[in-house]
Amino acid sequence: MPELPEVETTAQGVRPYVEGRMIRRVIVRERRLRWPVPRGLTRILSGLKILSVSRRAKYILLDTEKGVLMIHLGMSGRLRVVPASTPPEKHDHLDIVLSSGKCLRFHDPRRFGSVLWVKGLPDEHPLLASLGPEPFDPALDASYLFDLSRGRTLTIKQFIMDGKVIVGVGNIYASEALFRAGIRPGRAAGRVTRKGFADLLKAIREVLGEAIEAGGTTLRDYSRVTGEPGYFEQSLNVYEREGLACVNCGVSIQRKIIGQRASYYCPQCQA
DNA sequence: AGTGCGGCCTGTCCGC
DNA sequence: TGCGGACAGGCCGCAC
Repeated sequence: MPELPEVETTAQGVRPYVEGRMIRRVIVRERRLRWPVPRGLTRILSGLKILSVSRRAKYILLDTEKGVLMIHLGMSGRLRVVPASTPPEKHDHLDIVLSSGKCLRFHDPRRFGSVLWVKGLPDEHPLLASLGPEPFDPALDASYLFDLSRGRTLTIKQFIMDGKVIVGVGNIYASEALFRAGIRPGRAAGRVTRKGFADLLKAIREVLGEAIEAGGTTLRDYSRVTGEPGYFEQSLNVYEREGLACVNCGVSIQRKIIGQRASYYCPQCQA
C-alpha cells in the first residue's frame, strides 16, 4: 500500500525516464478510477513535454507547459516504465506513451487511485487546496501540531493521519511513529503534550525518511518502479506484529481498531 | 466545526 | 475443491 515513502520512491524511480520527454499519446483502458479519468486526455496531453516530476502529499505530479497531471496510487496503484510495445496485463488501466518509445503504465487492481488533469496550479485543485504541510517542510514544527490539536478529542493517530493536519502519514507509519515517540495511538490528540508532539514529529520524520531510504515498505501490493521490493518492512517495529514481543521491552504487541483502522502498539512502551 | 462512518474496489485468506 | 464472507486500506463526502 503506497504511503508517502512509496510515492516518493515511485516519483524518483520514474523521473529519469519521463522528465524532458514528450508525450506521444495516452491510452486509457479503464476510466473508472477513484475519480473518472478525464475524457480527451490524449488530445490534451499529446505533444506536451513533461517538464518535471514532483510529489505533493501522496500525489505524483507531472508538470507540463499546459497544466499538471496528478496521479494518486490509492492503495494498490503502481507506476512502471516499460517499452510501449509491452502487452498490457489485467488492471493496466492507463499508458502515457513517451517519445522515447517507453511508456509510463498505471496499474491498479482496486482502482482507488486516480489520474487527474489540472490546468492551473496544482495547489489550487480542490483535492490539494486544503492539505496540510509536508512532513519535511522546514517551516513545520511541533508547536504547529500542538496548537492545532488543542481541544481535539479524536485520537492522536487519527489526528496525524488527517491530511489537513499533515500529509503523508498513512496507517503503517502512524503506528510506527507513535511507537517510536512512546505515545499510545488511542490517546486524545488534545491530551498530547508539547514534548509529545516534539517527539512525534521527530519520529514521523525519522520513520518516513528511513522508509524512503529503504525504497518503501513492500506489503501486499506495493513494489518499486523496477519491480523490486522495498526493504522497510524488516524495520517495522509494531505494524502487523500483534502478539509478538516488543523489540524494546518484550511485552506482547497489541492490535486495536482505531477509526476503523488496524493500529498496533506496545502497552508497556507507549503511554 | 468537529467527529464518525459509509462507500468505493479486488486479491487473499479463512472456514465450512 | 468451491464458495461465501471478512478483511485490508486512502480518503472523500455525507450525516449528526
